[in-house]
Amino acid sequence: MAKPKPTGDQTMIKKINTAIVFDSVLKGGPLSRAQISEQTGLNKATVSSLVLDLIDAQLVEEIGQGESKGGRKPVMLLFNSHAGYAIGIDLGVNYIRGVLTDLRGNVIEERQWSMKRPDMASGLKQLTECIEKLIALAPASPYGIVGIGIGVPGIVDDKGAILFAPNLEWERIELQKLVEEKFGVPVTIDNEANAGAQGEQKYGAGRGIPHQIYVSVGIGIGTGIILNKELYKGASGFSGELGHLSIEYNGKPCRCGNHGCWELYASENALLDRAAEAGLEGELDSLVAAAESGDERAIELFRSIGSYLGAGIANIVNVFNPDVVIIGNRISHASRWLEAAVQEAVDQRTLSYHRERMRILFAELQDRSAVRGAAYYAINTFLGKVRNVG
Amino acid sequence: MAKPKPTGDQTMIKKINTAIVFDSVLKGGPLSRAQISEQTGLNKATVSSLVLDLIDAQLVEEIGQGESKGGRKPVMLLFNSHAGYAIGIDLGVNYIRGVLTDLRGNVIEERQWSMKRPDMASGLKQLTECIEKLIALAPASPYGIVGIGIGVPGIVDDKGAILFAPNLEWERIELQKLVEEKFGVPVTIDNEANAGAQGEQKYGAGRGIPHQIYVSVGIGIGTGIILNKELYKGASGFSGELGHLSIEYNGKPCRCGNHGCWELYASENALLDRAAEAGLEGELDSLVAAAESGDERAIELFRSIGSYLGAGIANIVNVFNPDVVIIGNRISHASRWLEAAVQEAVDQRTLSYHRERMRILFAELQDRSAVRGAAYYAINTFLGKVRNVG
DNA sequence: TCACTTCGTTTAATGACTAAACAAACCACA
DNA sequence: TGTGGTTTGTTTAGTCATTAAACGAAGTGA
Repeated sequence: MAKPKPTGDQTMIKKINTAIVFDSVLKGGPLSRAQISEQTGLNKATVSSLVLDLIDAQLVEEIGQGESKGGRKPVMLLFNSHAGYAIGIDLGVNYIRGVLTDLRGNVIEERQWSMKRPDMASGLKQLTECIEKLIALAPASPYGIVGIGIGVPGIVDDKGAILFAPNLEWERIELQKLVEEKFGVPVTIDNEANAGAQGEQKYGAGRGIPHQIYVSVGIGIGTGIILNKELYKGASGFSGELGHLSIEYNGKPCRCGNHGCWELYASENALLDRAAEAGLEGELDSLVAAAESGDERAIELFRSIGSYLGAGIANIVNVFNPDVVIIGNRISHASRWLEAAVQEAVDQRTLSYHRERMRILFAELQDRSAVRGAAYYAINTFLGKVRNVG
Repeated sequence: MAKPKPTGDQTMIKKINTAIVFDSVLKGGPLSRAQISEQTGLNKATVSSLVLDLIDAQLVEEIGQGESKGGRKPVMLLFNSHAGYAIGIDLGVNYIRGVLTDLRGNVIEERQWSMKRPDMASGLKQLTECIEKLIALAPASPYGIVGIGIGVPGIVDDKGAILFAPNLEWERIELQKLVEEKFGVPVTIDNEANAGAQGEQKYGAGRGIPHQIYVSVGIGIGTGIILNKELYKGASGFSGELGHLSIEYNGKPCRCGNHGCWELYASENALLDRAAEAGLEGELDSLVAAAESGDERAIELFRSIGSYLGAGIANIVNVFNPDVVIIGNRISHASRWLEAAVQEAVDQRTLSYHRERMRILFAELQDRSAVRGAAYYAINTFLGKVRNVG
């Protein structure tokens, strides 16, 4: 971990160019050496040499000849997405969801377990067991399991320690270190909302969109902020507590100390509380069912929650001026009943400059945004290393 | 403006290393070649060669010998901050303030003019006259005037056109293009709050602090957001309309369409409105004077405004988790009467994780943050070019 | 079959960097 | 005053990644 100051030398050039070649194969599908040379501006000789290294590293494969364009047939190159496998975990309050993916993020296996008493000792034990099961499912490959990503319902510091997870009742636990020591591969821990944002950014509704805000509406409200295609984290390594953005100066007091926090008005909890007040019993899914069957009280309730949701989103839009806002997590099941009210509130409450560009979407991956995002962390860490060693 | 894709080659290495050497001289004060070699990790021979180029370009000077450390005396090198000069303009609603600075941002000359009728034609004429006067004050130098930066009270797009300046009544004017054509040097236009944020980041209270939010409290509230030492601009190139963050769900309607916008409660305008209601006549400065002389009503008024100011800042802190929040522009004259109330509101309303690190400051440059920041834009553009041509 | 393409490799040259040797300048102590 | 040991900055010789150009291999189409 020495950091001997990066200066420009030949090694650096090679790294840079290897990364360029690698990325163009990664994103540009099957390509010939000649095409890579054309696209990147690198000389044919250079490309040949770098491709050779990548083939030696088993990161790129020759998949046979392509169509001739009037001369010798090209040899097509493809990223070897089975050079290794990644594991993504969504650690919920009462469940663990896990996926095994290839290096493109395609899901190879998916499993879900319920978790009864999430006290730390037994929860941790169950977590490692789940990871072991997923590892056992991975096919043989040159790099094996390249990493593990875990999304947790709480605040995480930049060293992957859980600082505060109110609903899980885990606190001050160095999860990254523990799991890394257990499995001997790089582990990334992040907040569930950040993981979800990543998932949607890479594989879901936010694909390729630079500025994206992901709003995870579950028991509370969490947010993942992606600026310039990168997750934004604040000064101390965690931010995005937009659930505690106050929307009411003298509103309900919140355990965070503030008054009128957004999540007191627009979360799943808020929905259920208000449902109980209105004499509607049941969980989110039964309320959706009620709305489906034409229950006016349920429909009105969703509309009201949607308005509050929209008011908070309007604030976010005025602050960040994003390209899209993606509403995710369990609430996305009710998208049909929220959509209009959310859109209306946002339209009323945002500056026209912002409104013109911005779109509101619901999570494409539904409640799988976070697992997929978690797996992506692992993949990204691995590919980042590849790009720097090439 | 061709963009032939940047690949790694020898030219790139040289640029990178030249920039490294240049920056170390820029920031490290007088340095010898040997010291630069030590600090950067570059070979002594390389440093010598690159320094020669920089001396040829008149960007670096040999300023004579330094103290011996037991052997041959070193030749000290210094950034030639008089290789060129920059102009910064703060275009206010009823004034124009301008500075001429050297390449370190030191103010060489400062002028202020009042502006009567800020209609577009005459305002523009006066603006160019002011710039001409400042240019005339610049000493002879190798690069001459390297650029002009202008902060304006309105929304600016990424091409330097003013989209909307409600208080100035200028609209849809391509200011950057006009001024560039007139003077033939690079011109940067930005919002007054962004410029102020830059000014404080480089020369004021926020020196060297990565995540900084600058809150410009004047007629309205504007904000400049600096993340990772860089100004953040949203998707369409302008963001930071935090003045229109709503802090009251069903609050006063705002011309922006939203309800309960922060600036309706915490701006200079809000202060004056409330003062009038309370029977206190006069401007900001006379209210400050009243408070100084012990007028309870004035003191209480500042306290109330401070609370609202703090509530909005708390929201910002929960969102961005910055290292510092800097309160600037005219309101900083009243810092003494606002400070306690602001701090109290922030303490009450932020998550403890954020509060630990974060500090609230008042602008060190007072109402000069924006001019200085504007000049910095020009310097930065110039130095950026230098670093890339080296 | 022949002329013309296209693909990918080989070859020789360029240029930026580095380690090591070197010359110049200086200090300190006898 | 002289001499050994330092420090500074330049010179020299060598390494390595890229590139342009030449080239062989492989294919198309008339």
